[in-house]
Formats: sequence, structure tokens, C-alpha cells
Amino acid sequence: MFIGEYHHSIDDKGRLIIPCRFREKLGDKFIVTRGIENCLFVYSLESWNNIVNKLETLPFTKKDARQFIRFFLSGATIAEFDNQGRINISSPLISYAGIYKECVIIGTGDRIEIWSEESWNDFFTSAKDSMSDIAENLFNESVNL
Amino acid sequence: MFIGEYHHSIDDKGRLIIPCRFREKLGDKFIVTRGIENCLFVYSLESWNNIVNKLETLPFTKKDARQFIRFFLSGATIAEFDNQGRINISSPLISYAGIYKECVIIGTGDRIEIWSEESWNDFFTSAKDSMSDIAENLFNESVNL
DNA sequence: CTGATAGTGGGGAAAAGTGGGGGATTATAT
DNA sequence: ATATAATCCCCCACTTTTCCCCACTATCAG
Repeated sequence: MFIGEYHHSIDDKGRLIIPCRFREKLGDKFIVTRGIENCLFVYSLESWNNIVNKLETLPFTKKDARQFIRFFLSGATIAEFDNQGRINISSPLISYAGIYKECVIIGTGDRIEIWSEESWNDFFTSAKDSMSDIAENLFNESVNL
Repeated sequence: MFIGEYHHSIDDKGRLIIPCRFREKLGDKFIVTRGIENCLFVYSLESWNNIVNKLETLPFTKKDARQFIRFFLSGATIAEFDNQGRINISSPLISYAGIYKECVIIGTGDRIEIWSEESWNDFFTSAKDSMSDIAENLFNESVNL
């Protein structure tokens, strides 16, 4: 279970520290991919395999499925730690998430999310006011992701 | 499983690097064919056989089936690597995908896709805005995530 | 204060990617 | 049939990127 919020910066070589608390839960190799809403998702291999198994049931003849799979899998990379606990973020992911200097790394249960500080602040200030409404309808629908 | 996004360019001789990470999964010989949405699909022989088997279950009495099979099989060519890990793209495929200089090579699970940088950018900018909506409904149909 | 743990930055070897020359094979023309 | 042209590969050399290692700083606890 990943929880918490950490602030770190990415360096010129595209390296970013993953907070110590998250490291052992991720294992040696893990997956970084594009998330929804301008952030990156980080999954342990186990969580990732669960998602991929479900995606593989989607047919390539359906347009929405093709688009989602392209988006999600093309953004994915296998990451490993260097001796200092950092990972390399590939340049397509850097530009997607707009992380050039200050980053926010948050734990969200089964995954970690990486945000640029700017996007995170934007998201947070706008989301926090609507949280009461969002909570209201959260469990009304049939399917939960 | 093929994942990731790579940017390379095709040279004047029609040669294109396949990223190192993809090479061993493809094997010595593999298939390049026309894809849906102005890109090329690259399959290992194994995945290719799976698809062909499925296509063979379609009846030639159906017009859509005839058209799709023509499209998909007529574009197919067997490719091999040169010593530097490059492949030759035949000129019908080059003109179909419009790849003359900058290319984007992405992994999408059981296949690789080759896009011209321009087509990819067009696809991506429009897809990323609709991704939130697509994700919302993706598993509402028969399959649940 | 001191030692241990976490985070930051940079140099250099190795791997990956790019471009071009030249020989062999195939095609074309006289 | 032979000379010329075109194409396809294979190889070599150069450039760029990636990754690994080391050294330094910051923070915290005893």
C-alpha cells in the first residue's frame, strides 16, 4: 500500500529519486507509464500484470480499445533503481508529464503517481473544493476500477 | 510483451532501426504489414500466426471480411535485421505510412507499431484529451476491468 | 559530535544508433 | 553476350545516449 506525498527534483539526466519508503514495495523492476491527467503512474510488476491481463481481453478491432492500449502501453517502460535509489524517466514521459524540475510523488494505494509540482498544485486547488460533491456519487456506479 | 515509445529516423536507403529492447522478442524473422490508422504493424511470427488463424475463420462470403483480409495480408512482408539491428521497409509500406524521415516506434503488447512522427503527433494530441472519456467507458461493455 | 541513512551531481566506459563506402547480385540495354 | 546501371547487403567508422560508479551534501538519531 503506497501512501504519502514527497517533493523531489528531476536532474538534467532525467533521473528522479523514488522516496525510500516506496522502494522495497516496488521490487527490483517495476513499470512507469503515462497516467490520466498529466501525471505518470508507477506500478509494481504484480499490479501491472493484473491490468495488462484485463487489457489483453480487448480486441484490436475496436477503436477505443486500440486507442487506450496505444496510449497506455506505448507510455510504459520497465524501470530499475540505480545504487542511489533513482530511476530514469524516458523523454516521452518527461514531456508528457511536464516534469522538468520540481516533482511531487504521491502514493495512491496500488500505485505511485509522479506529478510536476505545477500540475499537482493546479489539480489540488481545483479538486479540493469539489471533493464534497465527488464523494457524494462515488459508489453509485456498478463497476469500480 | 512490447512496451515503450522510441523516436528514430529512416535513412535514404529505407533502413529503420528497431529499438534494441524489441529485437530479441521479435526473433530472426518477423512480419511487417499495414496497420489501422496510417501506421505499420510488426508481429513476431508467433503472434502473426495467431491472428491469421483468427482471420481464417471469417467467411469469404462476407464483404467486410474479404476487404479486411485483402488489406491486411497484401501488405505483409517478412523482414530480417541487418547487423546493426535495422530493417528494410518496402516502398508500398513506406508510402502507406508516410514515413520519410522521423518515425515513432511504439510497443503495444503483442505487436510493434511504426508511425511517422507527424501522424503520431496528430493521433496523440487528439487521443490524450479523449483518454479520460475513453477510460471512463472502456470496460462498461462486455468486459470489466 | 558522530555515524547512518537519504538525496544530489558529475565523469567515463560501454552500448545503441547513424551514415556511408564498396562488393556482389540482379536487372536493363545495346 | 556483354557492358552498363541499379539494388541489396555487409562492413566499418563515427556520434550519441545510457548506465554505472564515485564523491559530496543534507538530515536525523543517539
